Amino acid sequence: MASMNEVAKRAGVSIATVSRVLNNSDSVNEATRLKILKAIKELKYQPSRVAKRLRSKSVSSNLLGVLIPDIQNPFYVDVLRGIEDVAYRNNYAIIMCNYGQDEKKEILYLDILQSEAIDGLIAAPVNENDQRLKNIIKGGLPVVCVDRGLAGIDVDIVWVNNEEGAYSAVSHLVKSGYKRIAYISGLPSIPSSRMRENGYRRALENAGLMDSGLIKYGNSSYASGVELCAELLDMPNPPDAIFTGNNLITLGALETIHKRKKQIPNDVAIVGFDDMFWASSLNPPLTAVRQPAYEIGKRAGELLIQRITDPQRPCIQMTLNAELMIRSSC
Amino acid sequence: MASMNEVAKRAGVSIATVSRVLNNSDSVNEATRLKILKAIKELKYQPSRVAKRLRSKSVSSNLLGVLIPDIQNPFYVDVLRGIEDVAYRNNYAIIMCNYGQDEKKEILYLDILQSEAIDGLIAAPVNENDQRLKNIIKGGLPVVCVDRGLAGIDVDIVWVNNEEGAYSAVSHLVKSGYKRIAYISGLPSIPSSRMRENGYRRALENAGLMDSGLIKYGNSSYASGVELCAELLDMPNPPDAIFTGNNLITLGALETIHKRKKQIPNDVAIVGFDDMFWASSLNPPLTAVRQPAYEIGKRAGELLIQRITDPQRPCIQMTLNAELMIRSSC
DNA sequence: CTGAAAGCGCTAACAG
DNA sequence: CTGTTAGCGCTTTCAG
Repeated sequence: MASMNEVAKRAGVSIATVSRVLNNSDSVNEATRLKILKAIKELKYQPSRVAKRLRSKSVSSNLLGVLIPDIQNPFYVDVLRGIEDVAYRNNYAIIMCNYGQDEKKEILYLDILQSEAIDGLIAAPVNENDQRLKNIIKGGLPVVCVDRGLAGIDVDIVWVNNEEGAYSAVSHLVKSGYKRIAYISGLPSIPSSRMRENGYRRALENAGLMDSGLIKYGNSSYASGVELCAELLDMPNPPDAIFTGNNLITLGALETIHKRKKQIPNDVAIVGFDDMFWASSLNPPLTAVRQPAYEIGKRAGELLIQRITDPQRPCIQMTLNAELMIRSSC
Repeated sequence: MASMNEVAKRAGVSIATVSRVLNNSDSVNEATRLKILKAIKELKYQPSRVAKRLRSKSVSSNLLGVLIPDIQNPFYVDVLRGIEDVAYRNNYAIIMCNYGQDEKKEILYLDILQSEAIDGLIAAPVNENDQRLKNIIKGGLPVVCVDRGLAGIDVDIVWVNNEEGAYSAVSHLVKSGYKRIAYISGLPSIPSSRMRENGYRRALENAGLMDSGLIKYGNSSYASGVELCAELLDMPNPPDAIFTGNNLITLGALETIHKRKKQIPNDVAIVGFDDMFWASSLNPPLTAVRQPAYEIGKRAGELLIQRITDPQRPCIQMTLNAELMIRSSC
């Protein structure tokens, strides 16, 4: 890998001039410019992003960090795609950190990310009190949160209206005549789990159908969906419908329901939070609350790049709408 | 962010000594060691991975590149999880590049990755003649390929026996009595697409059932699954079974079949390459060839770290077994 | 318009 | 056992 020095030598100029044409910062004599360009081509010179990053925190080093809880969740995959598209268009690379809901891992990754001198970070923190992340924000790193906010600190956020989404889903269940509607929650420490529970409660209270015994708390995973759905079906007086708190829980619950040969929606109806692009190929086609995941990622990416450019811009919280996709599981 | 200099100053030693305790390279007097450790703690010092990387290509900078064609494909997500687990355990961070089957994007990402001075790369190249990647390997960067190999160059590879996997799937179809078995292929430029086609052909030729008119070539995407399946069903003499070339194609084909209210497997049977953890919740539960994707990623990660440690180690090609998961779609 | 030189944070000889 | 010093490849004053 040729360095700037070699280019300079070959072109018979100083490295400063090479740097200038590379960043077309100052004006350079056209003839020398051409000479340099020629040398660059001949040497197949590629600038080192590392040296650039080390040299100047002031200039953009073109590296973004993404910190997400669960890469296996299709929702985050779509968010990631959105971020990645924006990053690519702006010549940013992405360091992707998947902490698997594990706080220790999150901390390590946050350290690494800082240590890599990233320009900005898009994160879905473990919980809203994430002290590490708050400190990083206070330290001046541009950060935008997705899907999950942070308490007591001003930060850009992109998420959906979780409560409304849940409310519309559960209301749909109520309107369809279901009486014993259960909720399989994700990790209660995640704000969105609680927001969704609020929507669920509001819908049921309005209908006079609320029964706290029908709420199960899990850890947002496929396994917890499998397990908690089984607990629900094992009740002496099982629910006639289930509202599942996320993607993975839905898939897990489906697994259990099918294993027991229960009919959906006749034996038990189901509506899930989070749509999947193949939801209409599930058995039966799944009614679900669709979060515009790709859009969330895209917006977050745009906000982050804006903030990198202009750190003074006031924080904004962007709430996108979740939409109920009615298919045939309830 | 405190630097080594500040730590040295605070501890009243030289930066060299700080570096020594940090890397416990040379022996350091216990008392000074403690002083330094104290200073590090007080200053919340974090070493800069960037400076380290710039300084010495000889020492590990703890950054791995991952270059994959399609993050939306659950197969690659699982591969990524496997890589990530190994990386995490070895204190490596990952730069994730998703080129979306777009060769231009792949080239840009390859440039960026080199420019970031990564220690090693795990890649699933666009095609087996990927010149850019070959040059990088020749340049001495440790690389291991997953899922797709590279022609005419010695490189570590981890993949499955695609031909055998396809053969077993199609043979199962034959044994079940299907006569007109179609294949929706992914991008023919991808070696695995062709290997799978070979398995398909071999199974059908053995049974005297081969009909080239029943092969459709697409681009490995969900959309191509939707579209090519429709073409197949629109034929005057449509197939009674379909073998789909990957995950996304399967999901797309399912979409089309359901939209047309065809019954699976009565109207048309389907068996897919690539299993998904929720495959038993599909309508109907999908029979599929399961690639051990997580395992592939894990092995690739291990091989890469080995190679970084010992660049002289002879290349190895690791072929894992694909397994037919029989459920009820055929 | 161009070059010299300082320095980003760190490692690795080389002396002492 | 510890300090000095020379860079890694680049940007950025400051002079010419």
